[in-house]
Amino acid sequence: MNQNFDTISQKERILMAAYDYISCEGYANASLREIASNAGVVLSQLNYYFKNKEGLLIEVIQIMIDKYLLEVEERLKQGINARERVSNFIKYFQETLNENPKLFRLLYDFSSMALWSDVFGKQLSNLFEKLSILVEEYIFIDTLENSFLKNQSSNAIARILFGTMFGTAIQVLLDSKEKRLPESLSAIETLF
Amino acid sequence: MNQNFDTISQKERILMAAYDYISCEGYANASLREIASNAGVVLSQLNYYFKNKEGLLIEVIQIMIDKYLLEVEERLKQGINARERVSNFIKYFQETLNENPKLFRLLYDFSSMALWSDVFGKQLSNLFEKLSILVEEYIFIDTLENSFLKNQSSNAIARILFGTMFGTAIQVLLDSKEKRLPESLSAIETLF
DNA sequence: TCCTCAATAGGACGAACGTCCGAATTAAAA
DNA sequence: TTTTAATTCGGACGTTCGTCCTATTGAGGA
Repeated sequence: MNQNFDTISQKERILMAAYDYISCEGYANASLREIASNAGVVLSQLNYYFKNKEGLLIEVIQIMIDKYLLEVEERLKQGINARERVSNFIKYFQETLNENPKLFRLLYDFSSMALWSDVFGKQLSNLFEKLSILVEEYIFIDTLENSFLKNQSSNAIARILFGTMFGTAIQVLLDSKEKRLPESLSAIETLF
Repeated sequence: MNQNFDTISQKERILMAAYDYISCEGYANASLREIASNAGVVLSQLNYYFKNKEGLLIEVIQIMIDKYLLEVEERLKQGINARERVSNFIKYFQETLNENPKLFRLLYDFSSMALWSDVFGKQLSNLFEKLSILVEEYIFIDTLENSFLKNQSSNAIARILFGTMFGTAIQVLLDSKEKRLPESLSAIETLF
């Protein structure tokens, strides 16, 4: 009835295996059988815990989103002024792209699915919204008076800044010759 | 033997139907039967002309890429100086996002597939490369002396500029409340 | 007119998948 | 110890899909 340690570890093993497999092979190429096998669990357990494939993905993505937001906020907190926080924000993406590209791959894969599914779409908009609000609060509120961008909505600027990270990162993932591209992102800091 | 008008129209009908269906429903949700049906063609014709589903997608994407590059270059040609060309470049994305969002959806869908497939990956890197070279040639060559970005590779800047469009656009597609976000992109013009 | 080959058509095939069900097992509650 | 419910397990089901095969049609060249 209550979730003992084995149960928790069982469900979490499935989630971790799903995360690993999907972020390595893509959701479309990930079968429940393969995920179950990697988790050391029988196929029907996936339906028992998550009802169906969509339900499993929703939980996997939610974990990614929560982790993502937490890490970003932690970085934003550091830095004593807006410019330093922008710098930290950009550094976070540079480092993640380098050390944990699986996170980005999962995000891109999920983004394309979000275009065709209401459920996934709302989940991803929610991430984008929270992310932009974070950036807005920690960086762009009342700090744009002396900037080129003073006439723009601070939330719009936050979204565009994140969009720049997002759109640049996929070019790096797709082309190994562009490994040095993330460094150039630092040039953006000087704009604020 | 030779391609008469009926043949051309047959193959092109398939391509157009595939483009429409994939950009509306997504590649993963598009079955060859449905595409054939929409094209007014029998299923086996798709294998006859394109060998398999991957072959069909490759041709559809190549058409999109060629059209894309042509339109971008046409826009870049207009404008008498670098700043005007940046402005035109951004305007192109604003208009396309508004008038032809199917193009963006197809691009995002294809991007996620490119992450898991070598063939698609090379096709998309090629688009990104040509796009960045276009922007570089028309805008950033020898025009960065007076800019904040003078120490950066002009190709890197071109890629980041496009990345900004790319990453901003998906936020608009996913959230209908962000319809006014593209306007804010114009603020970027002032940075160069 | 006959021949040749590209084009069209319909259907069958097997594989892979998500889902579902009923039985067996476990462990906590009574 | 008995009971109850949650968990684990193995397997089957039906569907959908991409692919392939063969026959038929139609038009241009010899």
